[in-house]
This record gives sequence, structure tokens and C-alpha cells, in this order.
Amino acid sequence: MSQQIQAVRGMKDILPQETPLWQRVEQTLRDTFSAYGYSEIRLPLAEKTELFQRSIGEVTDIVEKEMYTFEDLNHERLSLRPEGTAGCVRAGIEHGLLHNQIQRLWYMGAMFRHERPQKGRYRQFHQAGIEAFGMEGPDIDGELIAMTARIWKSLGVTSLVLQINSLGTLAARQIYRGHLVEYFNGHREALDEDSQRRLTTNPLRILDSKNPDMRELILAAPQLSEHLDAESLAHFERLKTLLDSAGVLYTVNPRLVRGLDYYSKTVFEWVTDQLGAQGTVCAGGRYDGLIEQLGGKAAPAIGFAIGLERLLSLIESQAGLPAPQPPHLYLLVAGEHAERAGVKLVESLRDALPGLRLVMNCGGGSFKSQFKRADKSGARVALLLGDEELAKNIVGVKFLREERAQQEISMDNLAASLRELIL
RNA sequence: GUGGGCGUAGCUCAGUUGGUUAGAGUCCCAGAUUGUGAUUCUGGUUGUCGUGGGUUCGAGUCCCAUCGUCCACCCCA
Repeated sequence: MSQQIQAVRGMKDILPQETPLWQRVEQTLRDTFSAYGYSEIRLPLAEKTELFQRSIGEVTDIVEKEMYTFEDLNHERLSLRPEGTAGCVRAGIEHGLLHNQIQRLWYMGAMFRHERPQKGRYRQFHQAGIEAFGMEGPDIDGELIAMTARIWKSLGVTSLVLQINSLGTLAARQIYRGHLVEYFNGHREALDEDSQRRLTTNPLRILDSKNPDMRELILAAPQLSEHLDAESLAHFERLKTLLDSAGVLYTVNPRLVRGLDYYSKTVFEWVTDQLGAQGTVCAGGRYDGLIEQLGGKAAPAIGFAIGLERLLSLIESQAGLPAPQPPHLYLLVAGEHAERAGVKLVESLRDALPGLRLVMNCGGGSFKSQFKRADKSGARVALLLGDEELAKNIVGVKFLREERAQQEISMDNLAASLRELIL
């Protein structure tokens, strides 16, 4: 065993038992995105490292220590994408999709972060995301949030709650950040080790500390909401009105801070208490400055990403795995003649009955062992083809899941009979 | 990067204060039933006890190291 090559730490295989749920969730997402008028964009898994440094932020953990970065053979620094927004904006600028235009895009796929794996967190994980460009009002913010709410509804997910906040414009946040640093610097001795480090990296994060010893200090700290610019305040108020109209429940969490540098104004998270420490299933926000920062013509933008492993895990804990789709039919063949006739038969059945799930026994075996495989396959009906059936030009039909007499059906109208029987 | 729990058959797990040849269930194969599954009965296959070292007459069991895994911190979807 020790000699066996194992999967890379934190990179999971998605096994046949789990893929039906993945397919269902992916289909629901595609359908919902499409219903709101969003188009799919497919992006490379790797980008130039600089793209992530310039968008996500130089001093974030993601860029500092979590990226899979390597040097290409021509000495270019590349990174596997740790999130989807940067690549999407890069592609949008590169192909002129964002120049004076409204654009509604979605993507889905694998992301990579070199973190220590734990529940709901993996080194290769999957996100489905939306990016909406060219719309500055809160109406598009509301649309995105309503769309996420609809996705939970379609999937039967009930244990998610919505938290929203406004970070204000970048300028307003810089000013607030100054006040906050000044305040915490005045109480440096009361800060724990993590928060002393955050003071220089991301002081807003201190507000979200889980350390109960710092609770009072945090409660007395300057509030972001008191330092918001008038424009952001109005934007936030209108968003709340829109959410009320759409019937989406929310709580305002003034300590909700997104980790990535590019966010401004609206931020939101859908969280659950059912997944241990990694409770954020979906998170997003507005990033009005990013396009210009990456060299495009300035344009407003907002997006979100859903962590698929977390969403799947939530659905699984609530509803379990969906039933797999077993074959309708399993064909048993005994003898060389029957094998040849069987191949001909299954191909004609596939022609006549599109959508038919039919497994033909391969690998020989006695009727007994073939029946065992038929049963294990989950098929509702076993078809028998042996020398006796060939001689009479019929196929034996045995029901594996119900009390029902075995039948003999003529080869000539087998397709028509099976259509009635099982489809 | 830091801390804690756990590594025994393909899977789920038991294994006594250290004591002979490491077990159960399940799965798989064969037979009971010469062309009939699932149920029942009988028989059979399956192991570097994660890996390396140490203590001991003797280690799955104790010690050290290491790797893997899970959970938590940090951070994030």
C-alpha cells in the first residue's frame, strides 16, 4: 500500500456514487443562469501569476502563500487559478466584451488553493460563478442575490441565511481603515497575536475575530457604516428595498468583510451552521474598480461564487444522495451464436428506442452469474438470449424487481413490446 | 504554517495487562439448483496491522520519527 500512488493531498476523486448529485446541481445552475439571461464563458485553468497579484491583492493569503505557482518552460510565472473573477475580467477586457457594454456571464469549474485541507475546504475545489458587467445600480445586485435564492429553492436547500453589508467605495474604505488602525493601535496590548498581524494585512478582518476575549474591544471600535460615503449608503438602502420587494430575507452584518482587495460597496454571503467551520456556501460582491485596475476602460461590475463541494455537502446532509439511474434492460447471452445475435439485437434496440438504457453482458459466464450481474446492475428487466431462444426466434423477458411471470417475445416486435413494457 | 483525533482484508470495524498461525461482517468466487438473480445453506479467496527505526525472549498492542487522513486555528467558496 505504501508503494501505491495516491491522489494529491486535498484533491478528491468524485466517485460514481456521487456524480448523479453533481450532475443534478450543475444542471440546476446552468438552467437558472440561463433563465436570467447569462451566457457561459470557459476560461483557462492557468493564468499569468501577475494577474492574480494585481486583482486579488498582493498581501492576501491567497496570493502570498496559497497559489500553485510554477515557471513555464519559457520562464513565465504561471499560477493555477485560485478563483474565477480575475480570469473572467482578463478575458472580458482581452476580447472587448466589457467596453461600453453590459455583459452577463457565468462559469463553472475547478479552482486551486494550497491550503491545509479540512471539512468543506480542498486544494482542488469547484466553483460556479456569475460576473455581471457594466451595471452600476443596485438593481443588478438584487438580481444576483435573487438568483442565488432561487437556486437554493430549486435544489431544496433550506438552511442558508443571507448576510449583506456595504464596504463603501474604495476611497471611503481607505479613510475608515485609517480610523480603525488608529483605534486598534491605541489598544495594541488587548489584541491577540492573529489580530496584531491583521493590523498590517487586513485590519477590517479584526472585526470578524472569533476570539471572545476581544469582543468588547471590537464592539467599541469605529463602525464602517458610520464612515460610508453618501453614494454607497444610498446604493445599499435601495438594495435592501429591492430585496424586500423580491421577498428575499437578509440580515445586515456590519462586520461582514470580504477577503479579496477588489470588493467595494455591496458584499454578501450565504452561510449555514451545518457545515462546521466552513459555513460560507456562496459569497460575492461588487468590484467597480477592478476592470480599470487591470487595464480596461472603467466599468462597474459585480459577481459571486458558489462553493460546489460545500453546496453538495449541504444537500447531501439534508436529502442524501439521489438515486442512480440504473439500466432499463440487461441482456444475457449464452453461447457464441447468441453472442453474435445479441450484438445485432442491442444495436437495433438502440436505434429503435432512443433513451433506452441497456447493458449487454460482456465477459461470458453462466446464466447464473449473468443473472447476478443483471441484478447488481439494478436493471428492471433481464433479457435472455440462448440457443433455445434463437431456435424459436424469441427473447426471454424476466422481471427482476416485481412478481410477474417470465415472458417470451418474438424478436420481430421486440422493440415495440419493450417500448410498452418499460419506457 | 500551528494544534488535536485516527491509520488492522476492496469496504465497515473488533483485537484483553505485550504472548503461538491476526479475526468478524460485507464484498467476490464456487456449489446446493447441468438455463434463472435477489432470499437461504455449505465451502473458498483476500493482509508489508500506513512506513522506518527502537525497547523486549516476544510488538497490531509500548516508545521515537515519518507519511497519510479527519477536525479545528489561520484564511476562504
